[in-house]
Amino acid sequence: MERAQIVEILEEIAVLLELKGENAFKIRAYQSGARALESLENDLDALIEANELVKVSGIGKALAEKIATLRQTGELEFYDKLKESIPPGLLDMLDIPGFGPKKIRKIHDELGVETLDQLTEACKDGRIEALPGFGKKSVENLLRGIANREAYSRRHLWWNAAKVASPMLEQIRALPEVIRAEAAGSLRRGRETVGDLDFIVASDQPAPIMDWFCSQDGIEEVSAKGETKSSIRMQGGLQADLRVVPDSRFVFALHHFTGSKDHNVKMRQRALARGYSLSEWGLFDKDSERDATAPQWQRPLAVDGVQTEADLFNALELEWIVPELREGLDELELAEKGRLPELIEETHIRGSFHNHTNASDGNATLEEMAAAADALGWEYLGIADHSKASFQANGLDETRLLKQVEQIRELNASGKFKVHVFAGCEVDILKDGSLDLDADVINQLDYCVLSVHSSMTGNSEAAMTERFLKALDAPVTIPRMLGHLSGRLLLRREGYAIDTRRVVEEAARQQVMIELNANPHRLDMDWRHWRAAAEAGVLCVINPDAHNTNGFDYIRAGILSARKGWLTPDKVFNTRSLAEIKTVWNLS
DNA sequence: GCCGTTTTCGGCCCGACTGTTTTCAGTCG
Repeated sequence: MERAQIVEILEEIAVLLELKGENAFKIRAYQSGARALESLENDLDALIEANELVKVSGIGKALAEKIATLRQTGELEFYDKLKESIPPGLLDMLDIPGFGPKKIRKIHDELGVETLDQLTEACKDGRIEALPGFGKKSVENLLRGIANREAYSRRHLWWNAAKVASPMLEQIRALPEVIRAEAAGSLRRGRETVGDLDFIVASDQPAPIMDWFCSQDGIEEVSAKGETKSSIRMQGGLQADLRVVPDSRFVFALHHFTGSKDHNVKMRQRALARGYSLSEWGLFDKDSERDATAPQWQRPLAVDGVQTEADLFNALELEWIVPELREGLDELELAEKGRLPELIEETHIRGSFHNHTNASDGNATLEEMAAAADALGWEYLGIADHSKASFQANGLDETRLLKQVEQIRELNASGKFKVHVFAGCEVDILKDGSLDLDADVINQLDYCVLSVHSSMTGNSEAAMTERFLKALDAPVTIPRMLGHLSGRLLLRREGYAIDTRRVVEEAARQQVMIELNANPHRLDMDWRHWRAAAEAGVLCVINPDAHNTNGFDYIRAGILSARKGWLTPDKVFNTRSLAEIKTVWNLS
């Protein structure tokens, strides 16, 4: 069984155990075990073989056995039995905000409610309201939650969430009572999808800020409004949380709500080991008495002068860890040694290689794309329109492609634009692993991007992997890049099953670059694979896959993913100057 | 179920807000 599937099963076990009312720490163990497996950088089969899975932090004897069984047999009796014991409708109920495992169990045990329909029924006929611990409000919230369950539980592309968050943050900062404000959460960490928005604000006058926040245009519902925290639900289902704290506590709150959960747990453990206790309200002496009647922000801090997150990390003898790296991997260990990488930044990018024109399915001309690249100050622009097999995308056959190459050469010679245009093509990898253009045609280009656009479903992992390996065996002599390796479309379509490790190894061996497709729907190859890939010697190329001149903006999303993948500028090809590239590509 | 510079048991990060209570459980992050 695929590793990603095993991760899903472990996560599902955690949910099922919750519904069973199991020990909360046992549930957490399954959740953190799932994350440990997900971010594992070694070869899973080798670890199982050597009995070394238990050495992975977060995976103990019981989980190691279950993971090995799933990997080798694809089945797990423990999981099957657990699943059988819980009506599937109860899992759906977890998507209802404010309705958790304990309440679900209660209505199940007391009323025999097993499905969302039965739950609606029980709300309407008064049986829920009659239960102890439930009331009128509960029923209202339940009915609204059921009606909007899908929209409320949906995650959102980072790109779309950022588009909502940026103007909101600007408006918050413009409020007179606000000293400073930041967006936190998975948005700040640059995750590919975002569950909700988190804003952290420093101010001594929270009330007017809360009032403004909860009365903005486009709000569907105010789900919480308190002294330090408010939550709103916006049209479309996106939730936004606002937290207002005194300026002296701002960085603690910002750090805490930036997360991730795993990173925070490690930070707190580190604090405890140094005699401190860390929370969103500050860094305190572990043994200091907490006056339960006084607000948290009045509790004296253990360390003075913590004004920035860097100060907070320093107080725990760590160098500053950028938000993108706070995923609870080994960032603390490296920060302790001062060995965190200098990550790539947007300003390092000098061009890109996977872009379309209206010759295939783009909607800007070659010249319009070149002009837009010029305006960005890029030194080079690679055009890689679709090849003929991508019929639906008006892919180019040999004749049209070679004509486009000529056009590009002429454009460069004309000196009309400052940007140098490289002639490429996004060549289809066909079902049998062959390329849909002859190698002697491809070899007339400056470079090519090899991508899968067809027969994506119904193939085994082995077959898909072979398909890529065979494509790499074609007698192509020009520089190559593998395009959007998994074929995933975030929140819409899973990537196909593929042995990424093997493809990465082969790409490294043949010096083939792998693309980080920066389209916010793709962000493919996934950031979780980049650290190992770069260590294996694979060069990354961050490509916007632009289909119009606005598409170049996607680079921003790609940079974030690259940073999450620990990539430094030297590991990313399109940080190089035009002169360097011409040299390594033997172009005059 | 995991983990260990107080190790094989007994901890496990910590606090805000809501709704239904009259002191707190449940949920969420």
